[in-house]
Amino acid sequence: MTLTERRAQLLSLIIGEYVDTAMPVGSDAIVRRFDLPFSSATIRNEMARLEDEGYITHPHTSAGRVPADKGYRYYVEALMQERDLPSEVKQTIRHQFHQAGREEDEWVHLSAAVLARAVENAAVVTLPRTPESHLKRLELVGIQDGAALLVIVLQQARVKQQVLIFPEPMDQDQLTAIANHLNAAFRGHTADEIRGSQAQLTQMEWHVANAIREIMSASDRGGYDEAYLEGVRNVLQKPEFGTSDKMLNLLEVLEQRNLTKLIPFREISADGVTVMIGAENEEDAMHDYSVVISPYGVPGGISGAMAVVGPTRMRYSQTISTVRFIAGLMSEMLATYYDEGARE
Amino acid sequence: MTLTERRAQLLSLIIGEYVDTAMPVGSDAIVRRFDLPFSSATIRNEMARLEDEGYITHPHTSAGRVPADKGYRYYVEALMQERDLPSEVKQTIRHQFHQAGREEDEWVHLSAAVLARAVENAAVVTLPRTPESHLKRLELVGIQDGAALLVIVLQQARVKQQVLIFPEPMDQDQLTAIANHLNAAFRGHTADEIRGSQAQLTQMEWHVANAIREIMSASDRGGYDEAYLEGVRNVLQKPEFGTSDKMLNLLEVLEQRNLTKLIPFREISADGVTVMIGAENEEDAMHDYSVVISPYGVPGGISGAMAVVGPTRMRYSQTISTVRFIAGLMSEMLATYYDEGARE
DNA sequence: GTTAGCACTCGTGACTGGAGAGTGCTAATT
DNA sequence: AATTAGCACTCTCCAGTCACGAGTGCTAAC
Repeated sequence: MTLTERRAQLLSLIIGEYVDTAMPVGSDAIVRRFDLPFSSATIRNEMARLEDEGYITHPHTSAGRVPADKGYRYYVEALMQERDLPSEVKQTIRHQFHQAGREEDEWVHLSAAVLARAVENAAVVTLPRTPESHLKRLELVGIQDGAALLVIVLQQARVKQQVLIFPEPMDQDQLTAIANHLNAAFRGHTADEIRGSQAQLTQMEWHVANAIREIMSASDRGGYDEAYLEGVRNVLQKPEFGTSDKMLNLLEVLEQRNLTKLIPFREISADGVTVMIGAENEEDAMHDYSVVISPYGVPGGISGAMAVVGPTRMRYSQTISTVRFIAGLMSEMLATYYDEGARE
Repeated sequence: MTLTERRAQLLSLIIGEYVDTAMPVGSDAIVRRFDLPFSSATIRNEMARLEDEGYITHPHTSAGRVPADKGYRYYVEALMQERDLPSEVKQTIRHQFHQAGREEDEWVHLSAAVLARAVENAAVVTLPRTPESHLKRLELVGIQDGAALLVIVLQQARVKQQVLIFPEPMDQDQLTAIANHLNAAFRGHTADEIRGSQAQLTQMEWHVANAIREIMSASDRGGYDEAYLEGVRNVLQKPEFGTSDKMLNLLEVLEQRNLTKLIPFREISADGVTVMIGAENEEDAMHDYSVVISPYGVPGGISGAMAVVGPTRMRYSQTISTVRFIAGLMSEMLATYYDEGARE
């Protein structure tokens, strides 16, 4: 299934040209553009073969060739050389990154924006999650007679909060007592463990413990649910969207925030960047798009995923390098703050 | 500057028809559609007068009439009757609302989505903010030798968090001691007050207090900065976007999350819904859109703003009612959890 | 294996003419 | 004085036609 040297070269040129111009590339054009030592007729023959084998196609008889999914796939697999990002680009990205804010949400959001800008496509970054959360500390702060704010800290610096309504008025001392007791009882425990020993609590404590358990389970289940999407406009600006209904189709898919369903995070190979091209995507609506995905974080520990979404006509090499680089940065940041030693 | 009864009626019909169909409305069409007791010629005369006075326009000679900004303005001001939402609609909205989640962010986000769906346009809802935040409680949780998670609770159940790096290793006891001391010293204080008495602290305490002060100031300054935007697709689907560059223009404006600059939140009259029509918007890019804005929350206390953005061709009456209703719901929710009594 | 040559195919853009919708004006009607 | 019928006029929209150019695929010669 491997191509002759010359055909591979040609495929590479076609892809390069098409990615740049978004226009079908003709035999003549390519010969002139690259000063090939063959005539356009030869190229036509070669193109015909490439087409037979499914690497490129024809929008219609008298148009040039356009890479097919299989062509891109071959390119990504065998032809493309992934080169390191130029160091000034890296520098720029690092710089944008270090403006990251205080809160986790904020810098995940920022990373999506940075990635989207760098690759000129849409980017999705999920919040990182931990395999199973352990309670680290909880706090109850009264805000009204029958209501208190429950703040819980999970390991690896995740903070969750919820307003809790009590069936009867509680003062701050009572709340503090409950918090102290629960802190002592449940420190380091998982949701399941809490469920196990919940029975021995007073009614009020039980009420609080229940809320904690629910929040923790939701967080464990939740995982990739929440993700930031940025740069939709980058994609929509591309020339393939001459007609506006295509834009709407894509928007329809992307705007339902349920990105996780859309983008095959489960395909992520633990160790690097994965590329899904066109029809390789499960979702029908994504058949004209490619997705470049990478996990980030500490393997086996806190981790998340990030992806770039764009038309199949995409600068794969550059995109892959960028995703790899930014995923690396994110991993570093996570490791710095929340490394395994901090699990306690 | 007031119109004759008949002309006002006519304007109303034209707007109604145009809002429904998105097509210029002709004299003949309107006579037949509504069985008017006049001939189309009479209507034409009246239309000509309305046009002279700037209430409607002409895309070109032989097209029907289209309402102008001034026409919409007159309609909103004088013609439109704002009727209460049908109770089943209210019910649906209430229902969607009560699925709101645990965290403040989450239900602000949800409200934007609900609003966008209800009015079939884009919706922006800012996070609510308080006039000046008071510290309620702080917590330090060690996560690594030289790092701790600082969690602070402000009044009205706002929780902020940040990872803090210490110049030297600290154990949990030291952290707890610092937290206790600062809790005692600063409870109920504002950022400025903290700055005032910061001098008397130990070095480590000072470090922590500084971080707190910064977070609080940022929160006080921040305010409307953060907002949720939903339903862009609703707008883009409208027939006025036959051509895709108009879509991109709008997206360009909306996607820069800096919604606050875009939408004149400062125009909000404290007590109700404000409408900005077409060129009344400051931003040039918004000259073809209308914005319906309302504050929500507790006047003088915690509050935010919400807005609907859509083409000037908009169901003003329904939109205004919906915004009013949802703003009311949000206010209720805020009041329930965080009313003045909870200020402590 | 490569190339020149050529007929053929399609999409694109410019131009045309007719149909339809709507206007604005004038003169007649109420 | 207000309303209406009538009509010429304007402009968009659409379908059809045409020529052009880019590109292909095939054949025959190198």
